[in-house]
Amino acid sequence: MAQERPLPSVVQRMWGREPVSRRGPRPRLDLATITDAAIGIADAQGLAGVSMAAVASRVGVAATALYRYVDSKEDLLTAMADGVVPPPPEPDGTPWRDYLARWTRIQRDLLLEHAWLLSVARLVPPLGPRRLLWLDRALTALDGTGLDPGEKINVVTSLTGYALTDAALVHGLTGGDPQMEGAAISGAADYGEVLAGLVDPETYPSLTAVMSTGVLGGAEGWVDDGDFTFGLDLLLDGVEALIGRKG
Amino acid sequence: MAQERPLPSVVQRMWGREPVSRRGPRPRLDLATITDAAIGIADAQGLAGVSMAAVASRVGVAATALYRYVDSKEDLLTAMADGVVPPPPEPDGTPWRDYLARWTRIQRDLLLEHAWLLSVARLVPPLGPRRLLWLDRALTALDGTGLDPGEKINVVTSLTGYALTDAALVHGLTGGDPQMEGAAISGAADYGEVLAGLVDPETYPSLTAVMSTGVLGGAEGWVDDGDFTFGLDLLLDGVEALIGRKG
DNA sequence: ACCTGAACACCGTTCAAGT
DNA sequence: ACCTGAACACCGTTCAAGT
Repeated sequence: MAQERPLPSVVQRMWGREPVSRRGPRPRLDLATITDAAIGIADAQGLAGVSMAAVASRVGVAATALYRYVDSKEDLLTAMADGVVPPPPEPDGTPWRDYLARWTRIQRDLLLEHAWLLSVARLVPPLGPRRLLWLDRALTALDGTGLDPGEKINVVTSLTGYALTDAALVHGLTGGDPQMEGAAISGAADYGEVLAGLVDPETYPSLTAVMSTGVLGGAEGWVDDGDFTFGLDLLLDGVEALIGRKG
Repeated sequence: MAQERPLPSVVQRMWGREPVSRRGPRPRLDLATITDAAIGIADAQGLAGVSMAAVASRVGVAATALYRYVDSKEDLLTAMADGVVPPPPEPDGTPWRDYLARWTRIQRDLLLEHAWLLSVARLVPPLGPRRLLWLDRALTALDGTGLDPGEKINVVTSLTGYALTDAALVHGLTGGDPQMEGAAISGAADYGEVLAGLVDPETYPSLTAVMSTGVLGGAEGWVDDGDFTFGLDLLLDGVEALIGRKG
């Protein structure tokens, strides 16, 4: 029924299971070295700078040598997406709401710091050791809430998604320039002004009404930190209501 | 202060503002024709099949002729992301919660039908006529709830994000095979089994506990429709609580 | 003004050959 | 077993030349 597409071998290597080689010369590289080099390039020049040749030259081998460690460039991107992730904060008995708010915010900030992540398709489901550690700690924070396992998973998934969407939105509005966060859309005009030049009031009545209030404008608009907190609280209120129903 | 990066000219064209040309031969194409051809290829072969040459050959011109209509391939992707979107359902006085639930579900289904959308970076903020129509109707549905404009925008943003995350997750778990939705992860083993082979219980205690309940398994797991509804209700409960506080 | 065709500077990936 | 170097089949984009 299910087609036989085995897990990419890069996943095994992400878990430190490099194959034991008895014959031949010792490997000069490992996956982590390659991944770190690729991440460095992506941080500096974006995903467009990450060619197999560029990564290879950074670690001092020929481009084709990388294929001893990853089956394809897509696998390299998968490994990068796990490799950028730092260890999660430890719950240590923090109230679930405080912990998950912090957990979500750090994830969003990470996405903005490494905006190329927003263009990596295979972020979900998590398969690498670092992303799964984040999942584990979020589940830990929900211990004692009375939620069943399926509910916990759904809560965590929703929060991950919120971090991702918010980061994508902020990135889109600021043009990816970190200096501009909280300011205007890239270019001379801000988002509200741009829309005003495009939208006609009869076809887009509600949007026109909202635009006229200025909330889509620059610094006071969609992008600032208050909006992140607002949407996050919306979600956490939903979770709290669910927990209340259980108790 | 803000760098002068004007709106891409493709945005103007997405709004039907093709330049009026007085001299020279009449254009043989327009942006919509090109966009539709590109969408057809993406639906059939994925984003990898969408090369400028392939799109051009489908509409019967040389690859380089496309640059009369888009400044770059990235602009073409932007136009595609608006072009696939159908008109939204009309609110027509539907209760806000019913309307937004339907609105979010249709968006998620669209993302799964055209999974290549998940790899198009510039989905947000919406700038095209079709995506902005969806935004407008969601705002309309929230009329009479007492929410202020900023709150409405935040609610709608959160719902868009939820649709996107859920679609990305389902796509990731099913390997993009639409037949497999609700079934197992691509490959022989399902997600739960895969994790069981990777994770050690001491480093990932809560994940191990959740895994042992089987909720991460195939059909009953993360992917089925009940989970989508569950997370959506979580969000809508938060919105309802907010509206209640206002009333 | 629109489109073509040649050309440029790249890509990711394969494969046989060296060690 | 690991790495190299040549080679293959592409890319997106430019630019001068045609109409």
